[in-house]
Amino acid sequence: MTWQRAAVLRVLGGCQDFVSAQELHALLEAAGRGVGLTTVYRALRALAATGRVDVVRDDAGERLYRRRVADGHRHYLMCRCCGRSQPVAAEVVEEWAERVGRDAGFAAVQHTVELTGICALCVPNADEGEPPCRSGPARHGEHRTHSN
Amino acid sequence: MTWQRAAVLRVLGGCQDFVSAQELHALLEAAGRGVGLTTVYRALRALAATGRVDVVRDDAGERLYRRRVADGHRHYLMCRCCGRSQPVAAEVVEEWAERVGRDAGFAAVQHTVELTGICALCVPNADEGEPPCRSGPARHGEHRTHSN
DNA sequence: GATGGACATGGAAGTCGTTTTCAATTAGCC
DNA sequence: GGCTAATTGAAAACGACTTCCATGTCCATC
Ligand SMILES: [Mn+2]
Ligand SMILES: [Mn+2]
Ligand SMILES: [Zn+2]
Ligand SMILES: [Zn+2]
Repeated sequence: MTWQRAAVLRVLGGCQDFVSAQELHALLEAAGRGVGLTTVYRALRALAATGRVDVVRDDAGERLYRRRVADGHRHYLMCRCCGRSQPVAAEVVEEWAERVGRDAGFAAVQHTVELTGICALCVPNADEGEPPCRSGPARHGEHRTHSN
Repeated sequence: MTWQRAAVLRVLGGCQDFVSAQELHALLEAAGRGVGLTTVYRALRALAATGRVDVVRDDAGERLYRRRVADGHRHYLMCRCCGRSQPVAAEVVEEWAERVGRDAGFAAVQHTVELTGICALCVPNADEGEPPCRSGPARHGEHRTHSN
């Protein structure tokens, strides 16, 4: 465990919502702790492999990461407008996935379940024209530039 | 509707499983009907927008397309080894998604649900080491090169 | 049959998240 | 301190996908 990986995990813990690798890299730069982008990707991949972070893909296919609060597998409901996210109870889906896979004679069944919508705070703004997930007004006003 | 789009739709109908845009392009070339890769992408996007094809993303983020047999929204169970896919009943998940979104005060809730596993025909081969979805032995033996 | 405009095509070039490369640095151990 | 294996990170490569734009095709109108 190097100081770079520790920094990645700490900054990730400071975000309560999903962030991209590049956003995380920018946050680390802003915090003074410059960490190479390559290292950020490597750290995130390792953290995802060990289950310490959850990963989703936005509409553009970009991977977004969020620190897993408690142990165990979770699914989330995320606002397409501001990025706010919250874990949801998904036992129903877990059982459904297992049953469907077993009935079809499949082994090692895996599932991907992602919920998105427009949160109560974003509905009035009604900016939901196109924003392919988080490219629109982000964090309730602060447009996330996402330059490169 | 041009002959290019018709060809895309027809070849897509000949595949009973999910195929990528590039695979479809190669199939069209092999069938003598050369269609530009750009046109294939455009046709698939249009077909997806009008609901005539379903779209999933594999582990690598690549989009895979499959002609929708009947009207209405569907979810699929796909073999990570050979690509074989079959629609599954998902009313349970539809209701769950709607309820969870409503309870959280979200509007315009959308969901992504994808099931993958190793099908009965692929289990003996047990080639499930790493193949990040269809990059391994595909179509039961015929390695899909997927060169570029 | 000619004409013009709206739309589709497709090769080439660009975009962009992510991975690979590889020389330099660092962590951990004797 | 010295040694070795792992980690770092800037630069380059990768690859799916999109955008550009010159050319082609359809079709209503004259
Ligand atoms: Mn689950
Ligand atoms: Mn559904
Ligand atoms: Zn919101
Ligand atoms: Zn199979």
